[in-house]
Amino acid sequence: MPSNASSPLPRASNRSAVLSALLSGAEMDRQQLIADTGLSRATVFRIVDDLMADDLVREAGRRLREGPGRQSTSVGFNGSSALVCGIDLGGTNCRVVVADALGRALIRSRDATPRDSTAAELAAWVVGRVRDLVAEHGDGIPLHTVTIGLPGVVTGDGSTVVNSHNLGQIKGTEFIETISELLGVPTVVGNDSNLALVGELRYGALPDQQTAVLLAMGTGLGTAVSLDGQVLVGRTGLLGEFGRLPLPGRGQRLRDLLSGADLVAYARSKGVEVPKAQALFLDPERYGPLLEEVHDALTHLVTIVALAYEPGTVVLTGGFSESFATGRLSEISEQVAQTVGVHSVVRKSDLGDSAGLLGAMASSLGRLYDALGVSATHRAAIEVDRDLVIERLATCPTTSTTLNGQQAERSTR
Amino acid sequence: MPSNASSPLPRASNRSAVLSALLSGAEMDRQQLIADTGLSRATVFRIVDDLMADDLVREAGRRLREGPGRQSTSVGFNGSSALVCGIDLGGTNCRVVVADALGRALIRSRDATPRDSTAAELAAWVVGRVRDLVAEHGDGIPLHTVTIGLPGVVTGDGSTVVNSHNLGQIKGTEFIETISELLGVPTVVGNDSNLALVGELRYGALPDQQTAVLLAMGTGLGTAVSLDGQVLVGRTGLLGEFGRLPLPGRGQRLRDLLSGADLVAYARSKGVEVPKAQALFLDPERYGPLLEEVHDALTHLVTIVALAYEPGTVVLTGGFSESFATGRLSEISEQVAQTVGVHSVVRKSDLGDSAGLLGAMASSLGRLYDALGVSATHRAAIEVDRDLVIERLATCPTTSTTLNGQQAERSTR
DNA sequence: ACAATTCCTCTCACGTTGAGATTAATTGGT
DNA sequence: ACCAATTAATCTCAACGTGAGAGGAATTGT
Repeated sequence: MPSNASSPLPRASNRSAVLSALLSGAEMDRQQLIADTGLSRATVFRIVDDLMADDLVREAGRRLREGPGRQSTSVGFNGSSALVCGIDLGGTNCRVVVADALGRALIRSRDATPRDSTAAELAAWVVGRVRDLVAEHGDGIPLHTVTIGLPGVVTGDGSTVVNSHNLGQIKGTEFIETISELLGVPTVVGNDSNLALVGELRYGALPDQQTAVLLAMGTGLGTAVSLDGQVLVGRTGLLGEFGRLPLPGRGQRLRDLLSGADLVAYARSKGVEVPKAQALFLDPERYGPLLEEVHDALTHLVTIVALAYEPGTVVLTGGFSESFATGRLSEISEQVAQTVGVHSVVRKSDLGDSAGLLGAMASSLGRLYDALGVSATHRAAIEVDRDLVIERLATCPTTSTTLNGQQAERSTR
Repeated sequence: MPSNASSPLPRASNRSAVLSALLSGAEMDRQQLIADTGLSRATVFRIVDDLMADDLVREAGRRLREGPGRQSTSVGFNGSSALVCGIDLGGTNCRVVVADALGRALIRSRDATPRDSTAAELAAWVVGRVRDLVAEHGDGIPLHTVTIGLPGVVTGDGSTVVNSHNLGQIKGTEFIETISELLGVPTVVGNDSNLALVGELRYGALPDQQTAVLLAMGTGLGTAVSLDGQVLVGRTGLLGEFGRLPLPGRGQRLRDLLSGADLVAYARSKGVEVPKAQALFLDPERYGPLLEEVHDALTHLVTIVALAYEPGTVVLTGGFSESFATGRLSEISEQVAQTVGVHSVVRKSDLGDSAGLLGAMASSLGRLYDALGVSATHRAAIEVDRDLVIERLATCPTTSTTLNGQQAERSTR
């Protein structure tokens, strides 16, 4: 069944190896490349020449070395060869980041999502934001691809929105196709929780901890799973959505106790009136029994995901997650280990609400690298400077538009 | 980081492609191979020559073709180039199958497991059974590898038994290493449920339905999960062991209601005395409430695995599973679809208790093919004749020893 | 200025592949 | 029985990418 000639294959593989070493963003010696890739001198020189001819790699400064002999000239990947865009399209806010080919954020924006617009209007608005950002700081570099994270069920190929609670109008393929056509670049969507997990894996503190579960506890309850670095998507995007799980013998589902909106409703049904779910945590004396129910529900959820995936870490994100005491999370972890024998660390996210945006960007980068011919194996081996990426995102210029269309620009910090 | 030269690589890849086509067991034209692999004539002829020099491929009869011109000679993979062995070591019975390199069973055995033996004694006994079978029908063909499926928690690399309820003496690595050394061939162990799922995937009726969950409901409750054809193992082998999951608000775990041994105990705690779990199903009038609890527990379990993995099919195996009415299983499937939106077919196994044995054999075959240099991609593309494999297993000579060492041979059917 | 050292470029042999030419085998017609 | 036609198998050769080594270029220390 597989039908491919194989003579040009090795070349591609070696090129992929060299790119993989350079895409970390570090400038390095050709000698270093020879050592890293295990290829022969001639091959490395030839491939670097090819890459320079394509303007994907540029010579950098001389490498200072003590002792006699000719100095080597470093080469580095040309970050300005392409742009990628990541978008976190939430129910209330929409964040956009445009980064160079090395994942260094150039500019970002944060606006209120015009959630009452039609699909076409929303698409046009998103396109406008992306165009503005690219025009301002793009320096004429071509935009390569866009990834949009949004709350809702998304098919595995990222082409269709099956369902979205907060943004019902984008259901189907119209929204995505419109954006893709207007911008003229491939555009894919992804579930926001899944992309947040991608962000945590790539740029968060999950060091070589490639099997992890993310629980996004905000207005709703989102989940994402990664096994050996691969984020699972399932056929219809429902994989891991344990919020829908009914608690046996009761009328509730898991999310009724673990998402902001549903918990308020549940409290009311118990005769307890609170404006926000977080308020429950501020007065533990008064809401003790209810809080115990919430903790039990979280324990049960962690037990299930621990058995389902054996994750090294369970990461909590979302506004609702911040209410949990760190000590209580350790207790949950301990209890799960005792009950079912799986040891998973339960802790809060360290990327916070940037995880989704970074994940969308990382997803776009992945497709860019794929287009450059970097093999999946080599792509996984790219070591990024996490701190640098986060720092760049925090300090890059930020724009935002008010709802009546006026634009304000400010520089963060 | 990856350091490999790449000049001999394409050759290996092309060889892998040719092998992949031939390992289906079908004899075919070289012309057919050229069409299937997309390689050039010269390459295919050269590779087939190499394989014939290694005696991995042999010429078969002429290919009859109408019309003028020279007739082509078919070639076929030489099944007699190596033997593989699969073992299903259960708490009560031990089944062994020895098959040729094409997965065609040559001989098998079924004996009572000497479960009171020490690890060393049990290892020696297993070695004896394998040696007997190989000596009887092996024709001097070298045995390549052995896979042992057993009830218990096994590490992902198949080298260590972490825990085994029925066969506590084989904990650790001693049992496996002893067998490996005595036989002189690599030996790995696997969880019996996981291997049963491998069997169902490879030889059962899961047509291109590569995402599936297997629930082994016998004395205990075992589970196995495959995502896109890959059976998940997790770090410690606990992945998917939902039998350990406590039912919230109750004292039971899931397996207390879904495994034979535990259900009898649970019934007793409710004041109901039954000798076997199956007895409950024979008198639905009398045990109605208890049966409803069992069905609810199964529904809950299916709901969890549906959300956890989005399987196309949930396969039930084990003696306990046979008690469920097919109609009731459809209801469960329907109910899960309505509750959480995931459509998974729930049905009983069609391989029955042979799934584990076939899975162990398939696992051994996989390692043999790996040793032959077949790439993972090509290995997945091998199309086996499922019916033929099952037929061969059913009709091959079968031996069995009684407990006092006398040997009886009989031919099935 | 010269040697020593290191980086870079150039040349060439090797192995593998695919395309075409050539030979072998088979059929049908005269 | 012989010969064309046709198809399978083999042979020959150029192309390509690679690694190893030779030689040139750049830099430092004496």
